[in-house]
Amino acid sequence: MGTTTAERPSGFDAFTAMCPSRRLLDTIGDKWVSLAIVALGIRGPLRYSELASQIEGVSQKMLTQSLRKMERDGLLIRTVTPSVPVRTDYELTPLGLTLLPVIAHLKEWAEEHMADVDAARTAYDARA
Amino acid sequence: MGTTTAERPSGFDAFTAMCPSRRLLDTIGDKWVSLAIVALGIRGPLRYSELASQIEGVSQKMLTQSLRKMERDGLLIRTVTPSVPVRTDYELTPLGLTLLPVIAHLKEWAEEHMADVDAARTAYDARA
DNA sequence: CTGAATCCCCACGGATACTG
DNA sequence: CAGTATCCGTGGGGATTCAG
Repeated sequence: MGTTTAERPSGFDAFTAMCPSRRLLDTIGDKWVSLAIVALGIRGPLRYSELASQIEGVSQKMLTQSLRKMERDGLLIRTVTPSVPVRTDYELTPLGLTLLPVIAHLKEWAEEHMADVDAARTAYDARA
Repeated sequence: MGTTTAERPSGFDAFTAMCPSRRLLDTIGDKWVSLAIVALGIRGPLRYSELASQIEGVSQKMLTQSLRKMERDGLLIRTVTPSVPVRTDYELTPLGLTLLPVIAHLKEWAEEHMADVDAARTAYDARA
């Protein structure tokens, strides 16, 4: 399928592995990435240690890894101040800022419908 | 619904592990779940084999697993027709349908900004 | 303080074989 | 046709240690 026929009524082409939507989900589907975006979006520029303390439960390894990925994707700017000790600030780029409404939209759906999901789960588990 | 009453200035409380937004991302962050939602949203009810052929690259194990999860979450209805051979149809629930605009919103951002991400990546990798 | 490097576990997910 | 069961490799991700 997919490879030959070009009849996609609604304009969704997400079935091809490398479509943009797929890659976006790969990015914000990352737990720490989305949390970092929200944190930086709310509080503005933050130091590494500030991010670490705000995003509870994140390991140093994963936080650094996520921040590097975001920097590479142009979502944030990393500024190193070569003082002693070193100070590193992270700040969302204009591009990174445009993700806030997207995440807000997700949040909106979640707050509106997640109770239904919970109810469905309870009912489902009760049947089983 | 947040965990407690509003304590986060901008209304984001995603830092608590079990917040609704987090759980939504856990759901649609699943590659096959989102693809199945899109497929069912476009084509309407589909049989198992139809889903399998439309969502290219999915293994039978993962497809079944994802569909079960979605059924449990009340996102789709699974109808088994005990004929020979068996026939199983999957159809989005009204709740599942409400996810389509959300995914569409993701798609919109992706198509609008993913080129910037690619450019940023190229620049970043070139510097390294 | 910020981060790189290492060890290590185990959950995710593919391949295969079997069943109603 | 639509699964379930099993094996198994790979990689995500936590804990720890070292470095600038």
